[in-house]
Amino acid sequence: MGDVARLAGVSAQTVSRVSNGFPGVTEETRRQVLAAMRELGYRPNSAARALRRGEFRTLGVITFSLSTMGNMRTLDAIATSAAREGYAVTLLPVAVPTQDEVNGAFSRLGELAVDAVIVILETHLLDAATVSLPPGVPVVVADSDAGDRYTVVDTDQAGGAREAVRHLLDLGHGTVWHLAGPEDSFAAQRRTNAWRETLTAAGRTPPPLVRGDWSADSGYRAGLRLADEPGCTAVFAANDQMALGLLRALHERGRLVPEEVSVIGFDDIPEASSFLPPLTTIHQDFAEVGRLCVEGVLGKMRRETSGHGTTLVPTRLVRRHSTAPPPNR
Amino acid sequence: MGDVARLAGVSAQTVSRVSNGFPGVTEETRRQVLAAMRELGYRPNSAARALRRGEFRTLGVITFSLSTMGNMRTLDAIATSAAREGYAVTLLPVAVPTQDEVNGAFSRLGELAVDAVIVILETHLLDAATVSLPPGVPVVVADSDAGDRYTVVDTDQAGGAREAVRHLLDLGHGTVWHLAGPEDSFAAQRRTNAWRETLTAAGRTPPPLVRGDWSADSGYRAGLRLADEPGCTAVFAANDQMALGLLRALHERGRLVPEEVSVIGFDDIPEASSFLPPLTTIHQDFAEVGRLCVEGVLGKMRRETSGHGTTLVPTRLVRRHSTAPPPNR
DNA sequence: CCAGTGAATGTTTACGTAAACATTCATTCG
DNA sequence: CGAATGAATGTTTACGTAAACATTCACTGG
Repeated sequence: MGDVARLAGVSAQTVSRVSNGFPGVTEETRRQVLAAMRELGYRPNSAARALRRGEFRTLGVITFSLSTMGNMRTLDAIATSAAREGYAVTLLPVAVPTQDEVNGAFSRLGELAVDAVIVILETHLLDAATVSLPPGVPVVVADSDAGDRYTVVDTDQAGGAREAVRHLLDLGHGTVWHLAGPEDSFAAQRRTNAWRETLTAAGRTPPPLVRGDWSADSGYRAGLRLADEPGCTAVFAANDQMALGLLRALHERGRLVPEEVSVIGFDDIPEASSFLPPLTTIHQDFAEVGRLCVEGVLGKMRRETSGHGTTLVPTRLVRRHSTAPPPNR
Repeated sequence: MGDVARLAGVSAQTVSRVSNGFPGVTEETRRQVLAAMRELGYRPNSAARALRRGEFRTLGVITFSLSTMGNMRTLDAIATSAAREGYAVTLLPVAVPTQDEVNGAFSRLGELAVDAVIVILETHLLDAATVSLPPGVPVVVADSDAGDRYTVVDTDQAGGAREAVRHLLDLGHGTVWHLAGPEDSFAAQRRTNAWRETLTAAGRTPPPLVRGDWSADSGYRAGLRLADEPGCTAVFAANDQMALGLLRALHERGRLVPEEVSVIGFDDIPEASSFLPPLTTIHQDFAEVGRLCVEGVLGKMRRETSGHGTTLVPTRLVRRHSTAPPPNR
């Protein structure tokens, strides 16, 4: 900065003013400074800036390393929204979803150049971890409950699951089987609970729960079992990948979809419309979740908002061709 | 730091030594300093550290916002490898793949707290952009040619495509159709070129090219056309998503896979094994690409390596059930 | 027993920037 | 015509850290 100032024949402060677009600089002076900057290839040093200003203009995102599609898309939306606000996004990958790893990520975070944190993580791992967060750092949690302890932004998991089950009941199915996600996922839990409640509220008996691990393979294995259940005419899979595996298993067992068995997914991944048959599913607005996460932490940083609470992003039923009325008996 | 020093009854420099794990501090003193740190909730200020040390321990990654699966997985591997080396990863999303956007990302980068840059981007967009990169910042490019101008790490696209075509020819198919990716993608180009060359080298005539845009939908539309080609018994799709759409189109048109038509994909996405039928495809090692990218920039930063060149990560044929010998005529 | 040695710790300084305050100087107005 | 005004620019300082150098002091060997 000093070199630029010398070359332009001004003081360093004037260079600073130009570099920050502050008023009170003659057009003439500004041009000279800009010319000097270009000639010397000047770049403001962001470390010095951050030190001086006390902020990094950077958001940290903690998430699992080999994460799900949905998390990736949320991350993508976060990065885009943050960029629009002039913030960069720093990734804090957690290799394995264990408490130790999460604690490690949070303690690294303590030393990290970050103004706020967005967490995309299962709540139970979060509980013990947050203690090591530097106090005063705004946090928003995606994909979790804990609205009483943190600010949470999430898809309306329960609403979506309810919509899925209702759709199948409305088509005339006596009950709806459920291919659930892993036990330790809160999103999976909420979908499962909503499934059970909707069924019970409609006076139906929930069939035994079938559990997968989000992967298409686990959906396939579960599907093999479900194909042999004679009374099974409708299945609500907790995500599209498992629905894909389910579809394959039913096909291999000669069970027609949707004529004999209806299948509905959750997420609406881009490929869902190309499944065989095209999958009816619950659309999640990941972009909106990401946007609201960024809005949330920025609001906290500007002290506009405070306190906790949960913001729910609505889902949408996408009707395609994997659901139909049950076969006549 | 001063407060900690005062509380521990030592100088700030000793606090610094403890905080950096330097030798030459009595165990007794160290304990006292650590206790003071804990009591005051001291966190080293990373801006000041970066300013003092001249490095941020952060890698920048430039990539498209709504990116492909593969890019996401590469990013994931980069973040993991970087974390292992003590580096954080900052994302520089490019909203739209236009020259303007890329230029914008690069100029934001100039002010960003980043020691090196990994670019996951099509080369033609890169060419005009790099000029604005601060000189001396190590760059590694993934998923691109340009080995003469940058250090490049990439999947062996040509090798993979060759393997795919050979596999189909070995099964006895007279020729292989190709469902290509978008024209402006270099990965797609290389796969297409290798397809053509392998066919020509084997003395076969390449059928007309069918083009998609990586999406399952475009694969579906292309598949509708291919289903009506009487001579078409084998198709090499440039990625698994398009293969999925292709599978659906062929199914709808009553063309059996693999009995009548063989289909091979590229990528080996986790879902590929659950397609109908499970997809034979070319496995890409995204994790290795990411790892090598990080290794590349770190090597450059330590001045161990320099100059350009391309590192190719080998692919692997994964045989599943979407390919078979052609039907007897 | 004293000079010499080296480990432990302290002091000074600079990293690049921007806020706060100070100065200059042309203009305006009574 | 001189004081007052305010825009343009300059000077000083502090942000938190760590490298370089300085000091202290206990201990060793001659």
